Amino acid sequence: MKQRTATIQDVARAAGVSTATVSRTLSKPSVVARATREAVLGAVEATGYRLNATASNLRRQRAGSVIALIPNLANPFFSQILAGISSVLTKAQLGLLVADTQSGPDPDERLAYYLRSGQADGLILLDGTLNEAVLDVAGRPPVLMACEWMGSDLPSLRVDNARGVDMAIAHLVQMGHRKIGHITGPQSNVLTKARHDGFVAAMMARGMALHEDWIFDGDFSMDSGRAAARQWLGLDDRPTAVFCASDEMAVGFMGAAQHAGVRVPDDVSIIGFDNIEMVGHLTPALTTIRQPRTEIGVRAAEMLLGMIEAGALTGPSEQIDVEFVIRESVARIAE
Amino acid sequence: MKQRTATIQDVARAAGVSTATVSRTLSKPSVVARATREAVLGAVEATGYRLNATASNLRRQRAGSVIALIPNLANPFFSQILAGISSVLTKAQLGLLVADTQSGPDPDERLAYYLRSGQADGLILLDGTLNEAVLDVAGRPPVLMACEWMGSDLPSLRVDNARGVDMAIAHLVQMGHRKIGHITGPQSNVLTKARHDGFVAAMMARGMALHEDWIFDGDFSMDSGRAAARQWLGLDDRPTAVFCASDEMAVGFMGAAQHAGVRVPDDVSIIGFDNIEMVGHLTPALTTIRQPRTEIGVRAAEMLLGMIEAGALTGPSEQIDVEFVIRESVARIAE
DNA sequence: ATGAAAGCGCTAACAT
DNA sequence: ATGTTAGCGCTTTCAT
Repeated sequence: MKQRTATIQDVARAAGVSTATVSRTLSKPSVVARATREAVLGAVEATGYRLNATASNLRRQRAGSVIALIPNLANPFFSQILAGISSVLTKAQLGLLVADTQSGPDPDERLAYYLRSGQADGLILLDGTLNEAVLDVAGRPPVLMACEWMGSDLPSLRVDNARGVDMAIAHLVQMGHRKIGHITGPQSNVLTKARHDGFVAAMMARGMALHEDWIFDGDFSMDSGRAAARQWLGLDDRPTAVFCASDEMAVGFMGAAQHAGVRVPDDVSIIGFDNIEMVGHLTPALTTIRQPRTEIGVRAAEMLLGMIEAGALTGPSEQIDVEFVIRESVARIAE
Repeated sequence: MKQRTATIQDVARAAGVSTATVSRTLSKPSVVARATREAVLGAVEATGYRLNATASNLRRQRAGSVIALIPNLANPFFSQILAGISSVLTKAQLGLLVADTQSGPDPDERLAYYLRSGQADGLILLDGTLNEAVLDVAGRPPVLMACEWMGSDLPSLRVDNARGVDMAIAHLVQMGHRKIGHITGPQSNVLTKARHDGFVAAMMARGMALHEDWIFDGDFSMDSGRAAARQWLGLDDRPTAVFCASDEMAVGFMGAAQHAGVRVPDDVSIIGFDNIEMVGHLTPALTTIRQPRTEIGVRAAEMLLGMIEAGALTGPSEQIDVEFVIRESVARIAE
């Protein structure tokens, strides 16, 4: 029984008013007379009318949705951020489109496509590896960076990475560690740079030695943490503590170390970054730097919404604070 | 420099043809003369024209996107499925809208809304708690269930839960376990029922006792696994093995047990369900039942696409096989 | 092979 | 307070 869905015309006819009145009743109820309003609402009910979003969007010259560009959808780190974004957009009657930048051949190309496609009223960029030059598109919608980004002055929401790293190193030093290693993120990533720079700065500030052998190349994944552990195991002079640029790498490192019979934290202390949910359930529970992911999503969406409503391509930037969560993966070292 | 983006009219003018020809050139290039086609393509290039998806969709009476309804976006379990869905939809030129069913007040209401909204050409349901009656909507788009669902004959993609559970119990029995407990998912969930029923059937089939005390109520979360562990610790007669309806609960259970000084698997064996990435990095690595998540997403999207293209509300159902992954969290018990 | 023209369903001036 | 009307940008008959 395929019955064509009712249009605004059907409602207007049923209520004995014009389509304009129906439209008004639905968008600005206060401007129509009470009796009319009730008639229209009754007709809406009777006909089962639903606004056709496509037509409405076309007429209003908007897309009705926001796109979140995520480096890798399969990475659970982003799911909570998405949830935060979603909650804000839903209230604002905007859809949330998600797209994976790294899944196709050319990530920059994906971004360029979405900027021109008119499919979105705004973009939230969660991928710090994209090329900034791509943003130079005439008539593009507002874009909010919800990640570190090469010295750009685009509106952005950043996390205070340097401070997070500094707290971690300070804690390790206070616990007596002098030999501290670092597992980095992937090369091209801005987060990698921010955390690595923070690491170097924090170490220098405390007059600590930086060993090249103690910097392990990772890519944020558990597997790369595991690989780093193997490297660490092969070292003659091992750092007594390792600061990982992501919790996932910390999990991989810890698992591999434990499987090799190394005790954590007795034989090696570990600190992660992110505070993904599971690390509190590990044995030992991981000491890490917490990023408030839901809040990041919420603020990012709110900031973008502000730009959309203002019709502006620029807007303020913000920084979100991190929190140092001390659990059980760092041991005190005898001085 | 805000320059209005070019419309099909601009292209037509620049190429000296009608808008119809431009439209044809772009959608069915084979029906226009070669010379015309080249002129049009040149004009597209020159004007920087991009198809306005909203207008196109309105005219073609479609939405241009698919909605994935997810119980909880913050749950990383779904991110990989989304990635699979996204990869298929992108190729088909369809957007992926995601919505959280459990975030609002009334999940069924959300579903009902999307069914009527016309915002999507199809829906993929990943939430097994929704009320089937809600689907009875005239003129709704095709829906694919990518989860267990009350005895419905809607097109669906299911995972062979019963078989997965049976393999798990068979393994435990073979390893000498006779006292086996189970941590369930949330009450209303169909997955919970499927796995619990599978558990009961597998136990009965092997003539094993079912203790009420050994069934722990969970909700798939790590915290509920932790709570189950505390309950387990308080038991006089403890099961020697616990089958968890989700990996997350297994993680929570294992962490809490270990923190209480219980050795895994020596003192208690644990099996999970899902094979989320991290469980291979735990100590001990978790034995579990693998669900191919990316593949689930891919197949679900492909099946839905089939229905959309056929303009059908019904279609075939499929079952995806699971795989039993033996790692280190089950010990052999002396008979 | 191409063009003319009629809308898809809606909203927002503008007029009353 | 309400109605009239003119499109938003596109696709698709139906002619030619």
